[in-house]
Amino acid sequence: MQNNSARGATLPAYEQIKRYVLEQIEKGVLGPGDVVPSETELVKEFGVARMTVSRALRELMAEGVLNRVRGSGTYVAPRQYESTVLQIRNIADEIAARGHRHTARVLSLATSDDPSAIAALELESGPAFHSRIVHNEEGEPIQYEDRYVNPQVFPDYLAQDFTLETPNHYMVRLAPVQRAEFRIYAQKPDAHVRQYLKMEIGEPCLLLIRRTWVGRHVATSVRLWHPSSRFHLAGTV
Amino acid sequence: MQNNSARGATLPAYEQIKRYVLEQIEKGVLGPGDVVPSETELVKEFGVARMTVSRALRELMAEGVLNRVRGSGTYVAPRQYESTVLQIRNIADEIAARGHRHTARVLSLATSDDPSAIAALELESGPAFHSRIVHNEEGEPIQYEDRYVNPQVFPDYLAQDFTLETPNHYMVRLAPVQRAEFRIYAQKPDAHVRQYLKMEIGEPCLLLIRRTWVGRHVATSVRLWHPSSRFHLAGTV
DNA sequence: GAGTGGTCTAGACCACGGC
DNA sequence: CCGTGGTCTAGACCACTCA
Repeated sequence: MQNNSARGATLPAYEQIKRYVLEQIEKGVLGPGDVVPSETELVKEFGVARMTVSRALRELMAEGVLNRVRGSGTYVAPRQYESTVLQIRNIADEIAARGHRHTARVLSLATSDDPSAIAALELESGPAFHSRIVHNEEGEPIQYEDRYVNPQVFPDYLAQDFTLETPNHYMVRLAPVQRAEFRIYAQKPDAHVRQYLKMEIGEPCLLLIRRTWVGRHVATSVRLWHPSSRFHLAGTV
Repeated sequence: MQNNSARGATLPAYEQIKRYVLEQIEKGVLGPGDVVPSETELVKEFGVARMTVSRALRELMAEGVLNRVRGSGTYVAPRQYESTVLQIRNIADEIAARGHRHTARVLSLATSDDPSAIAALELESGPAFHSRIVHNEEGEPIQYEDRYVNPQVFPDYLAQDFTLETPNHYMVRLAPVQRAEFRIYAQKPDAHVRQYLKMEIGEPCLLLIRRTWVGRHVATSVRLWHPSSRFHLAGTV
């Protein structure tokens, strides 16, 4: 294993091994059910003690990324689609945490004079910024994001490339979210959303509506539609 | 540390140390913010290697039970207050908070040998207790509660009258919930649930699945079905 | 500077799976 | 039987906190 260099903190060896395995999964070198190199093999490959490899793989199992069977081997866990409600969430990070690839398709990015949106943002006058983005996990759509943004809080919103960074990540990076309000519904999607999410007719959506505050201003108001067959919310308290 | 005895599997040392610390918290010997004995002290007390103690405490930190600060010490994490999503736990209180009248109809209250329920409760053998209750707000059904209960934790569960007190209220009254895990789905109800909730065909349900822990035991595992037209989850963060 | 946690090593014994 | 993961030891060096 590489030693720590002069300056610039190096990650712990077990963390590097975790990332290595996650990378293999992200790249598609390892898929669900595939055998992950054994502890002995990783010990040789990384030149570390077995305890170190063991910790890396054990933590990945605790995170649901791997399954380990004594006497048999270590395997990539089947895909699980789930998400936590309580955190202010970034869908891209969640997908990455599962070792999957996130892609986004920007349907629109423009100003909007929708009065209900301007009211939701508690603006005195319009326009508001508006974006519609479909987020994919491994190419499969799992979120339709319909977002209104307060121009006073994020004046450069329209100039961003949201295929590279999610709106959520962009906003959290610029301004700390102080408060959020959410509602969760089970709802049938309209034809527009249903098509973009590639859903069967009759399949319900899990709809998460959220407003977040930065200081005294409503920073953003968003409707997140998720196909029920491929997505659920989860968490612990 | 005790060695493994002749027969009857003994828990790993790190697991015993975890349980020891959890017991101290359950008994109230250790409260939020209190200093947990240092690794060195636990090494002496249990007669194990420091790595073993380290693993026990690290895992408890990952589970949110402890906070560890390098150079300072290990502390009991502050009490995690029930989130909005968990707060629905008592449907009767929610209804009362809206100034409405709550009524309940007990469909069944009995033992059950359902293997998946026994597994969800992490019981070694059955039976489990099982109840099915419909909750009404102003006479309209808004929740179908399908609940399995651990008899070891609530031995008198079957003797209760759940038209007077909700199962949740009963259980919280007897034992403090320490941890909960939940999942939220949008799902089409089966015919049985749909009829009891008086729903239109095609209308989706908001389904909340939750397991709660009392001490080390899974106390209850519940599926809560809500008609999307009359119910949603909400909260602030 | 003493004490804390974070990481790591190079061994070890064991239980289990599959051949 | 061999290879797998699960656990454990008895050291070690380090970064950090706090008095």
